[in-house]
Amino acid sequence: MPPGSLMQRSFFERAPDLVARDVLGKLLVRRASGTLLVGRIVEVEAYFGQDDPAAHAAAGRTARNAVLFGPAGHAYVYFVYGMYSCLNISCEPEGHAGSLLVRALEPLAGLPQMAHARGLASTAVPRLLTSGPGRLCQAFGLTRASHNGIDLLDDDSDLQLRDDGYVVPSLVATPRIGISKATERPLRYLIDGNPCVSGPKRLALKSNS
DNA sequence: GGAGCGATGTCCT
DNA sequence: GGACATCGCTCCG
Repeated sequence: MPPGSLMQRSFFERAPDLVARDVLGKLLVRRASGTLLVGRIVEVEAYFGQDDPAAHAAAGRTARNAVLFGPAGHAYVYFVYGMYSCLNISCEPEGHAGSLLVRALEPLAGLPQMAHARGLASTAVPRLLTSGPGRLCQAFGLTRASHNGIDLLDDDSDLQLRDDGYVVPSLVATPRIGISKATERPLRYLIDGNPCVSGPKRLALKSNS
């Protein structure tokens, strides 16, 4: 049985920076071939639509980014740098293109399977499994072909967002990572002090939860 | 522990 | 043809 309860669509039908703050601490759950993979979201970035030059939706709707313009709570998985997948969660009502890039998870269940998927020994430290957008997709076996466009808020889905009631003690906001445009706004959110976040953990504007 | 860099596919101009 | 929401390896201090 997957932990917690399935999240509500209305939670994601809001501005991405607001959803990003609130989605920290929630669970990403994958049920595949008898195994259960669970990770807690510890780091996300918010992306807007046309007014955000760094967003995939900045230039309008294309075949690639169509999911971003669809209903909230769906997975936008894309392939980048010829090697890695990245997972986004669509936000805002249908027709509006906000999203969250899931940058890091704290692995909670299925660690041996994640290690295997990452090509690591089953004794590898948990932080190496899912700390980074490419890493977590590899650990969970997510690709554009298999998961782009699926509903993360459906009981029958292979991949789901769930809430187990965990309360985030303290969160931090920093500039977004790995982009060259619109780098000034603090739209990267992370759980303060969590060892599984990727990249810099400080340099922060502290925020209250 | 930090900077530099190569690998590699897909999309859009 | 160039850019790209990355990662892991090298080299240097």
